[in-house]
Amino acid sequence: MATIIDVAKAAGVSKSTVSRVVSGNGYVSKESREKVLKAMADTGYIPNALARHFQSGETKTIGFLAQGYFDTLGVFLETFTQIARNYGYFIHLYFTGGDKQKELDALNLMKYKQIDGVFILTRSNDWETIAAYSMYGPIATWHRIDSPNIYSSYVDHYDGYVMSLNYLYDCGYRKIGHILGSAKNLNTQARLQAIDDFYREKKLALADAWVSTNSNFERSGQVIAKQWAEQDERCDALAFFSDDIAAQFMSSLQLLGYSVPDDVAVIGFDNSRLSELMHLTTVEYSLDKQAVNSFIYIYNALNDKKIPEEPLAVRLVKRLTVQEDFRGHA
Amino acid sequence: MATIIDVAKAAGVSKSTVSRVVSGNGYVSKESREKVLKAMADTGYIPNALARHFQSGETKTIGFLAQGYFDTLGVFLETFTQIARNYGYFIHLYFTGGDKQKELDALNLMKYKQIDGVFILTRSNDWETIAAYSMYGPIATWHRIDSPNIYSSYVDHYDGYVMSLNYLYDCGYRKIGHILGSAKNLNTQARLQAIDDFYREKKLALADAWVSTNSNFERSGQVIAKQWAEQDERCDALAFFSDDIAAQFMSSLQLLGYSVPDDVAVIGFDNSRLSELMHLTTVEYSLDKQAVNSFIYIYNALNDKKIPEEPLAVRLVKRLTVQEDFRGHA
DNA sequence: CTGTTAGCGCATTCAG
DNA sequence: CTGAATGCGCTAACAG
Repeated sequence: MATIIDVAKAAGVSKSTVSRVVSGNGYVSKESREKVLKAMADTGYIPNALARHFQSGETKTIGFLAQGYFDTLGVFLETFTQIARNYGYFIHLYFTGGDKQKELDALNLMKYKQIDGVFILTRSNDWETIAAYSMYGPIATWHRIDSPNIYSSYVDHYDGYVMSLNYLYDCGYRKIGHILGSAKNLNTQARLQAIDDFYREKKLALADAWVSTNSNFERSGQVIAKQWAEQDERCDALAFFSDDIAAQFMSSLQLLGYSVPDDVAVIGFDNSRLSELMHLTTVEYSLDKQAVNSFIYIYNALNDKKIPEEPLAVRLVKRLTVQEDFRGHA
Repeated sequence: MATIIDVAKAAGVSKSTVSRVVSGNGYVSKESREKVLKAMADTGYIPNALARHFQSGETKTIGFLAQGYFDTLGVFLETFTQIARNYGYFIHLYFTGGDKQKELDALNLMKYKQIDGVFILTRSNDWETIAAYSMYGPIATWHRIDSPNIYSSYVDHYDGYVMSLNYLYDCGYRKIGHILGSAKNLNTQARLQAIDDFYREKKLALADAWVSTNSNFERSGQVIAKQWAEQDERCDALAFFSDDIAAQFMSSLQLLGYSVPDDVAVIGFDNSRLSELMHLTTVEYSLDKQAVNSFIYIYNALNDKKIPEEPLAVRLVKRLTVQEDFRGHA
């Protein structure tokens, strides 16, 4: 394996000069540059990335942290990896499986100089605990949180949810059920607010509404299907905080002998690939741009740059799980 | 940031001794070890991974290469990442987007000492082209290929496919359509052989069978749905080489106004999460173990070990897209 | 514009 | 058992 010294000898210059042409830093005369270039080709020289990293103290690598695989992870991972490569960064992947210690281990890698920064897709520890690690490198997430030390490329779910509800209302639905995620989640709180405002504006009785929070566990779709089927007065429509859970719900409902949208309308959230396959009406909120913005934040922090972020937008994706001319069940 | 020298000073020993206790190589007296351990704790010493990598010439990182995201990737990635961590390796992720050059760039990282080995989930270049890079480090894939330089943790799809076909036959289906992947793929060839043997054994007229190869493009599920609907004499059942395409097919069929399994039975292959959600009868063939075996191969090659691989198995997963008592369409 | 020099932090000789 | 010395490959400061 040829090193910088071999090239220097072959070109008849010093290794500093070779280093200069390789890295592009500093002035090099045309003749020297050409001699070096030729010597590099002759010797088949390849800069040793390990040595460069060691020298610079940077790994040009960003950790991507998640508990485990789920549908949305794919989109995110793909976009994030893409943009990172464009800026010369690599992605190191970690699945914690929900293990707090493993998550901390991953965060610790910033201390150990194995990664330069971290993006968190799904976490296990408290945000406070995580935030403490920001002293070792930038941390970003797409979750909506409020911390001075963790960047959040969130989208306010309030607007998207109001959009969903108005759409259901305009289609004729009045008995709407709301399936929400973790009660502590800021987006859940935004949804709660949206529900409040919506019922007030439409002068509907909020007390009658079925609102289910913390439906973000493994099999919650199944559970909700069962609950819905056992209701005395069933909802006409269900608005979900996630396509994934909505898909589980529809899947389970089918087994119970009901069908969507004939027996109940369903609207999801995410516009995941799953939703496309299952014809699920949903809300798209530029996941990809959230990934981009998170990366840009990390990149800016690491390189002292100020690349601007991308604007985010919310959009309703109409498919087949909501009837546009619903006039009430017989 | 404390270095090995700081620890040495604090402990009153040389840095060699510190190195010895940290790495565990060589003899160190009990007293020295304790002094060092205390000094490490006092100074908050953390070995610099960059320096160690530089020193050893290893990155303890394996590249995971794919064109882009798809359902099965999730399972694979999760298992692969898991086992890698257990053996002290990290996963570097690359999406090529089908770009041949980007794939080569990723392979080149082995030369550049940025990764120690590579696992390929979906490729863009010819296997021959890829095999040339095995001189820089071990390469493994789950694809069924025959190359002395690339390890393959494949499962012979022959058995699984015969299992599918026999199941359909036993349920009463006679007009079976076969949707296969790339004609060059060895598994496709195994399926073709399975079809041949099956029709011969059951004394069915092979000439009548609908066999569609190269159905592995972006929207092939939609195309097949259309073709099926336009057939003069429609198949009773369709056997797919992949859950993903089968799911697309069912999804499209629904839009065309047909239903599964009433109008046509469908059997997939992979037992992906998607198949579970869509109640798709399918074949499971221990994807996770393929991931494990691929990693083990890479690990063994890198560390000159001989850890044994895991045995693979094939299993039919009965769900709702095949009627068990099918007696022919009216 | 270019060569010389001095480390980056660690593991590994080699003596003792 | 331990310390001193050496070098991995590269970059950056400095002096020309």
